[in-house]
Amino acid sequence: MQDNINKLFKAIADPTRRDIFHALVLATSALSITQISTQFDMSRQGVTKHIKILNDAGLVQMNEQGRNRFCYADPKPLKEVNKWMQFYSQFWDDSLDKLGNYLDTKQT
Amino acid sequence: MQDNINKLFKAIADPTRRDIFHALVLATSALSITQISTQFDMSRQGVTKHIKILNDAGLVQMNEQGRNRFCYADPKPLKEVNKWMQFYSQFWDDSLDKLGNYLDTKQT
DNA sequence: TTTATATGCAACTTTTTAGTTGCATAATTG
DNA sequence: CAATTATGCAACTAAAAAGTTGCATATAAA
Repeated sequence: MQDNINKLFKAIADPTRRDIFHALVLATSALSITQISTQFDMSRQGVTKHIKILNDAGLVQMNEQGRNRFCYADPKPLKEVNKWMQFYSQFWDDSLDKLGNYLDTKQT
Repeated sequence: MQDNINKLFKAIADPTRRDIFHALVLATSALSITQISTQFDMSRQGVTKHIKILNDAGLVQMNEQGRNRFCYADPKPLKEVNKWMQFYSQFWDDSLDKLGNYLDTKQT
């Protein structure tokens, strides 16, 4: 689905989710939901919801072991965001002067 | 403010706003709000609200001329998003095997 | 000057999002 | 087995977001 890119953008739009994702990227081992929760000033269920959204976007993967669900980050989907940005990067690479000229041509 | 990055992520989280931004990047001249509105199946005020959010994020700039407000895209703030992603790119560059090994070390 | 156009502002509705609490259940540990 | 732990599910609240309509106003065109 082309809807995936939407889930991805939504997932990283929230600062708490970016923090959770970052914590998982930095973690030296996969972390259970409870372990993650202790790092955030929020209820476990609140964290669980964020993780579900990250998981739906493909940014967090799970590994069920008994009563634990170990989570780890998977940054690969971010490639899509990167791809989206690449088109626009040609414009921010312009010098300010060049951008100025470009805009001058736009204003009638 | 470090809050700017938040506005930026929020701004690009909405598909309509990404469309508006894209249309402005592609436009050969700055476009008035009414001109932009005609391209979207939405009221002018709806579009205005999106443009305000894009403007707050720095992605759209204005140029008032009489009763018109000509809008044009400014992709430069996206550099910040790019910077945010750069850290994670080291992981998606890993081959699947390498990622696999990395994850193995994570799982008890 | 009259009319038409481009816009802003305010109030409102609907939907989504972020977060909570409470309870049930399955897996572990003592 | 009894107690503890990790979790999911459901219901709920509060706030933010997306979008609407109506009206006022300033500019431009006839």
